[in-house]
Amino acid sequence: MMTCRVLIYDAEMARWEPGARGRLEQAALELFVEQGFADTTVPQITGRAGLTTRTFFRHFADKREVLFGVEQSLPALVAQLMADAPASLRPMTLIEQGLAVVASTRFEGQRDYLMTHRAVVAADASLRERALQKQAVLSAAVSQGFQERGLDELTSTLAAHVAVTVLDVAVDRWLDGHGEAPLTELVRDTLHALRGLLDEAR
Amino acid sequence: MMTCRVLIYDAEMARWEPGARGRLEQAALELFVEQGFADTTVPQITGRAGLTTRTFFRHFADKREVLFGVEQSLPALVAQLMADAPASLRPMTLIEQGLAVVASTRFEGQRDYLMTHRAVVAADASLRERALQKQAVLSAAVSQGFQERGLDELTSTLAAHVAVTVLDVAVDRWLDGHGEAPLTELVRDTLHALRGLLDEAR
DNA sequence: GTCTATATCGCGATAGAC
DNA sequence: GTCTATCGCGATATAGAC
Repeated sequence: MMTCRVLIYDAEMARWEPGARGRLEQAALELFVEQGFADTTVPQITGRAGLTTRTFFRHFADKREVLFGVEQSLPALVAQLMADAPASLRPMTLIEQGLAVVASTRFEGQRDYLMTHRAVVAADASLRERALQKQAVLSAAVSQGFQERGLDELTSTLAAHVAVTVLDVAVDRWLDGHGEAPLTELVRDTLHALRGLLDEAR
Repeated sequence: MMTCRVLIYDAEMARWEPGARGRLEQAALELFVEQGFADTTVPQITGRAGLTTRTFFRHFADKREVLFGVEQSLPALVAQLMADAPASLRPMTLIEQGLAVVASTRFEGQRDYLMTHRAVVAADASLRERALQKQAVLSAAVSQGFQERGLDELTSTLAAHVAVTVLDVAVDRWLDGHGEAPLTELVRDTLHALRGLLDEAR
């Protein structure tokens, strides 16, 4: 197996050069694209980032986590959004408005990165699993947000699933498309389709 | 770390006494309950089942899979159910009837086993992840089933998510309860709650 | 930062079913 | 004989302990 070792930073650099985490994330993503996730070892990643294996595992709990830094911050943002929203908003209205905010602040403008990310994740079963876990964490945050707004547990759980599913499906369609339709529009469409399905009238 | 090595089968037995897979599953579940998933090694499992480590990995792709034999067969059952159902059934009607069949044939009567299983899975992050993956596989099977019935991809995906989510939430409530309400009733309730949520009328 | 456990898997040999 | 399940050995990388 040939190893293409391109140091992002010079080996001479001070060990505590800032941005270790970012350098690891960048090196990892590059290597995963070049060789696939399974065929990339942590020493390869740290080699390219000019760090040690030990440092990698101090920043990330396991090899997969290096790909999910962004998803990590979503639950907190969502909790904030939900706590700040007027108490009078009905659940589905909150979901619609919340998804619009999340779509425009965290997704729009990131389409290229997200497509690369999605391709890498889709190519490896263990990464697909981790992505599902991130969704579940997000869903739990949304559910808790609803419960703190006074909703019962069952409705909160279901509303959270709806919100996360709609976002996920819409993002997928957004990345599949050619960039004509903005994500916020696809979110609205997806939510509308879900309502149509549940309405049973068809 | 003390090792309690209780052979289910005698070491003298012929090497391929039938039921190797089942013995591994049983030994693993027991050990996971006794010591937790992370603190149980594959050699401990195979020791108790009277087999070798290498054999374990020929039956199961990884240590987690030993817990998900049942979930494995659900997608095929669901695909069969969906293919056999009258073409005239509308999606939500099919979901309602399909969930009733699945609930009564694959869940009712298994409450004790499922509670043990759920406790073991809930106690370990990597097992929770794997459980989510099994849900995703089931969801994909449902989605494909709908597409083969002529539904468009978006609606199929959403319908599949609805079906799997409702089943999952209902099973969870069923296991949380004290066994008074049958699962099929909880499935109906959960579906009703989801409709109510989406209806927005509240 | 070093050391180590153990999950995972490739390979070749073998034992019994058919 | 072929086929498949098992065994035994060995190698590597992740991940946690010290």
